[in-house]
Amino acid sequence: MIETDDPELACPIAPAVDLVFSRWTTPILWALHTYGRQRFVQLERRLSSITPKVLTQRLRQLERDGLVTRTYHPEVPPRVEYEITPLGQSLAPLFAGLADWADENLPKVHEARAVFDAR
Amino acid sequence: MIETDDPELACPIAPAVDLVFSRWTTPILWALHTYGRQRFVQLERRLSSITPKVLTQRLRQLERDGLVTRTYHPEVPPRVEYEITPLGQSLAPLFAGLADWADENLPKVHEARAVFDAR
DNA sequence: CTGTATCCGATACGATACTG
DNA sequence: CAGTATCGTATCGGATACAG
Repeated sequence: MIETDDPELACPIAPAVDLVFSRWTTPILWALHTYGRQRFVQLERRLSSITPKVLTQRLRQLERDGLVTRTYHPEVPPRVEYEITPLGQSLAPLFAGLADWADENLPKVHEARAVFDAR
Repeated sequence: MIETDDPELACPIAPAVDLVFSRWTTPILWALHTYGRQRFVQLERRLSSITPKVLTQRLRQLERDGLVTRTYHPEVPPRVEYEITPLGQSLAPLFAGLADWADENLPKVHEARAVFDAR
């Protein structure tokens, strides 16, 4: 039995989880991965329930983390395009694996909930 | 180009993300997966920064979702043991994949942050 | 169009104390 | 030991309005 004094960080995937699965990041990355390079307003419409403030916050974070690039075109009106990076693309197999897991196991989760709630 | 009116849910992994990567779930599942069946107080000590209230909340949620079982032994003092279910175990390959991704790519993320912050 | 600024409410978390 | 109850707080996200 391994013992540790820093148990929370003893979960080796915690940093990656914080990075990849913080709120709005998967829908944004999914949109960029699926529909390709697109403008701010396109993302805003696709993620219909997001506000511009939050979308900006998340895009900045993703840009800082190297998962997304931001390209500014100094025109009138201004045009900004966001695109997923190779580093962001490298998450695709993970997302696919998660989608497969969900296809196979989400029904079991709902079944478990029904059983649990029936008490 | 596919178009949809429900863009947030157009991210097919969103439900699974909510289920698996909500706060504290990965450290708890990791502890149960790594160290096996254990008591409430053992989990509490391993996740040193968690409070009993939150630990209870998360364990109930995991139990309801079928990822964890709770076994109550009516003794004095009472003894309760938690164990990961086969459904919970089915997440192991996903977690391993995430760990591999982190090993290879977290350094790149930190590098990207350093570059970004240097402006 | 692409954001920023402000305010606000909900939620979630932690601290603490207490019970069976 | 295994929780529950209560309280205070902090953070985050949404709504709205506005600017370059």
